[in-house]
Amino acid sequence: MINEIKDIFGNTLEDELLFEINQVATYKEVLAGNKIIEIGDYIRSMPLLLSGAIKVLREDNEGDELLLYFLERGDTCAMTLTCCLGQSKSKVRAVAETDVKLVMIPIRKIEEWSGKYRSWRSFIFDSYHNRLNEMLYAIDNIAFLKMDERLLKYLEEKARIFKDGIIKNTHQEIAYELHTSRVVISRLLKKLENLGKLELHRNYILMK
DNA sequence: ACATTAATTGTGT
DNA sequence: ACACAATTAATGT
Repeated sequence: MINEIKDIFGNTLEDELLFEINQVATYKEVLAGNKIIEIGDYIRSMPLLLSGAIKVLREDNEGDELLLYFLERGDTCAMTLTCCLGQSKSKVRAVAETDVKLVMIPIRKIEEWSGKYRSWRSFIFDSYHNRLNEMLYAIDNIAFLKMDERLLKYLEEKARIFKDGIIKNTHQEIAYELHTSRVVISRLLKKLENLGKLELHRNYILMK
């Protein structure tokens, strides 16, 4: 495990800290589609993402979902960080988008290492910074972009995550994540296909 | 191989 | 948004 951690965090975190991570962290694999954190869960440990992608969703009071952002290799969940300060329940849901490998770090270590390692402090700080920016980006998308632009961005992001450019979702699933109806997605996808940006198939979309 | 059924996608109002 | 048509995949015989 230490090698995998080193590959990803070796540049940012010092060896001594990597060693400590290796001591206390537990390794975990999650298969695509499985929940990692549910809304209302208490958070006991902080995930570091080694590979794969996690989508982070918000849910409104009627139970409808909205995609906030994706986490990728080297990322951590900012929700956990806020929970570390004033401990509370998670306000988001995290679902494995692809098969995911991660290590879980006990929450109490976050603070301990903050005092001990300069590199850890800046890692936490950067994570916060990045996540806040992602949130603003998500808000901008929702508030200022039309659905067709949101869809295109969503598809581009997914295409990046699945390197082969094949997006294995039904229109209904996409509609859920973008918080709209299936018909709207179908129509917009058709438009994008006519523009030559993608190919539609049953149960998957091929990006070009 | 064919028929039946269910799920997904397309389209008009 | 709704209803329905068309298409495709899955399953059984």
